[in-house]
Amino acid sequence: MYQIPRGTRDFLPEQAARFRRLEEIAVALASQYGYGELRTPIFEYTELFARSVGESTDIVEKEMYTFQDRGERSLTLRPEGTAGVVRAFVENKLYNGPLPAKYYYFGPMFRYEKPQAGRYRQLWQFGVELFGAAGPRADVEVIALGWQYFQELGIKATLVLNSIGCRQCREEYKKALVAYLQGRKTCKLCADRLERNPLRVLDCKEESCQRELEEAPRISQYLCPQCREHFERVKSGLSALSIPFTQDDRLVRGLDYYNRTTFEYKTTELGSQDALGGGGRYDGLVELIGGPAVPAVGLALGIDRTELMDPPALRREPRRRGVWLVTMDPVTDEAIALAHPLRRQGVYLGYDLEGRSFKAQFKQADRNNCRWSLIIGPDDLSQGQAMLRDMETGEQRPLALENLVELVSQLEGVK
RNA sequence: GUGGGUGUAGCUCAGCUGGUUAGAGCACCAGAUUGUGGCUCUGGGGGCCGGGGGUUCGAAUCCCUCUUCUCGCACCA
Repeated sequence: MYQIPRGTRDFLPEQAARFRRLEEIAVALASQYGYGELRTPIFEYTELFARSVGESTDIVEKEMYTFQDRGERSLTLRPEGTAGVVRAFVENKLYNGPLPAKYYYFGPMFRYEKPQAGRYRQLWQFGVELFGAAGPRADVEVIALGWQYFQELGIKATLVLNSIGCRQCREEYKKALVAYLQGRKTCKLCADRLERNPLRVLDCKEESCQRELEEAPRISQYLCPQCREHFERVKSGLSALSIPFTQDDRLVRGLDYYNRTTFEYKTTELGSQDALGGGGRYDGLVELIGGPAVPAVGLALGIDRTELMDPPALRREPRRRGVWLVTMDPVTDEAIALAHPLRRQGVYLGYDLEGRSFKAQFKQADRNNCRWSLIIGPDDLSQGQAMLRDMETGEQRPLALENLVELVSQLEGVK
């Protein structure tokens, strides 16, 4: 028997509907904030992710689905959404349009990781990217959008905030960090990171490295005056909007392109998978990808985990709706022909396709949660009428065949 | 990256120390009710007991091995 690939899943109708709702709410919210949809390919040239996400990140080092196509180009299934959006922004020269420019996306991402609850190899993200605004108000707007999403869904999330500074102050910090870590025992990978990208040591998974880091210098102590000012204004901006947050100067996040503001939405309800979403500012990335120096800030929210939180906004009471046609040979085709026009009126109409007994047909009506059963059997036809049965009360009454479609389509609960 | 658990019907699981044709509940289909759902009763279909190898007269059960799914920790969405 064929099996679904590890870390992927089928969405059966009920869960697919929940996901669709999560997407609708996200799209409505993004539109309301002035973001337009930007769809990019599911795969890009590998080089794009290596450059933008960062060569020495976990994602690029060990989590990418990379393959060669028949033209021997190296392609990679997108592990995150920002790189593709930035590529499209640059390639389509969108920086020549009015700025700031705002885009959102919703779709699957791919990471080769060990699956567990709330962690998948094909995962869904909703993200927004805001280009061309360098000031802290842009950071605040993006953070507020994500915050509102969880609020609307009724999910309890907390916001964690940090600033990792700009290129200049990070250089200072790097030096201090390297000086501190030199001579201390780190894992093999971190010894290498220490040379290539010392900041990555901060979120090393090895316990020994984490222990060594407890006393390490903190980035917050090395922010330059401009970065410090920016950070302060982001914080006061959030406070002005009554968005609560905590500060955590260990929050560096797993991608290289961030600078200044980084943030994460967290939960305590999913165990180890506590990050519902996150983002930050990435001022140098557009330039790195070949565009002009356009500042940017964005976020990405994990939809799988959001759904796992069982958002109250998704809970709906099942209600009976629609009409089930009950009929019998030899008049089955005639009855279907009479009822079928209801579908053109937007009515939910169902009927048995296998010539089952009356009893079985009523059972199907019930199981399909129909509000009404419309009975058009040989006896009814010969009397020029149909019978209408209310599946909630069991009451039944005759209906004239002449204006059947009109009568039925005006009943309550048929759509 | 690391540590556990698990695999028997579509689903949830039972099957004690190896012993005939492998069971239950739910679900499905049918009948009781030859034109009436939700309740009840009766019957029915459906299993290479995850794969391979071994021990044995005999393996779902014991041993080895591969594998699947899943959960925790770390990190991330």
